[in-house]
Amino acid sequence: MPDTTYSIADLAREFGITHRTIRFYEEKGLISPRRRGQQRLYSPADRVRLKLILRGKRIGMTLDESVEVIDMYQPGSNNSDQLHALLERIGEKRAHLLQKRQDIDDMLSGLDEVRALCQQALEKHA
Amino acid sequence: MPDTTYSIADLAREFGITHRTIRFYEEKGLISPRRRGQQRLYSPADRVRLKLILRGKRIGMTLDESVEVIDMYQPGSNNSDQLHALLERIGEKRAHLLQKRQDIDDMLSGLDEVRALCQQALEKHA
DNA sequence: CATTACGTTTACGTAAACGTAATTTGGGTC
DNA sequence: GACCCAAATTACGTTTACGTAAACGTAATG
Repeated sequence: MPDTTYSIADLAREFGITHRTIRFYEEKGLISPRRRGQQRLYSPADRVRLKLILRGKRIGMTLDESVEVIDMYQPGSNNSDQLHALLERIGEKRAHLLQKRQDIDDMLSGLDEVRALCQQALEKHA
Repeated sequence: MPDTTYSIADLAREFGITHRTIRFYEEKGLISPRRRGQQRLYSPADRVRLKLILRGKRIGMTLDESVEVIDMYQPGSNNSDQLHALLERIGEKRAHLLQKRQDIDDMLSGLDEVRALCQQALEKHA
């Protein structure tokens, strides 16, 4: 199965988003599908980009922020200075992500406490 | 030190946000500080609410979503049906949070891979 | 060949979350 | 009493991320 392509409907269905959303991402330059005439043809690589964008969104990143992270995945330079700069930015992202994970864990503990209280109250009432 | 209160400037400074933001949250009903004449006086409880709202924001929740979670922390009902409903909603929130944490972990692994590649490239070049 | 399904462009609209003046008010201070 | 500072109110503006028609093209289908 070489040269797999997806229609806009395929991706919209798979990720639970609208056509409009996908076209909007293209308008912003986040995705650049090929064309067959007017129609958009999405490659597996396009699909992955979309998936990564949506992943970023779920954890509260802006679209631009997601792109920034995605772009880190293709070093695209052997220059020592560039590599150091990249390592720097990776470090910052890492810190932010660890903060977010901490926030999530805190919120989860809070919810677990409430859950325990609820269950106690229910047992006592039973 | 009883009856600690905070001015709007205190909270803005502590959390790195503007006065406008805090007033906006009040306008939306997220916080309801006492007043001394015109001035707002924030209680420790108000401060905690604000802190929780900002925590929610960091992990990509809307303000309304954050409030929804915060409101879960005060059961405020012994009714069995209400408790079951609450447990239900807690379960959903938990699932979403676990998804987010997974997203974060995935992104972290990706960044770590890139980081390793960068360091290899630097060593080889050295 | 008319219909249906799927896709396209164009363009104005909208909700969320504040930003940014402009002006005003209420104590302290010299 | 003039001055200043922090806080308040009012109100229009802005960015992000799409929603929502309207109007049209293309291709398969009955």
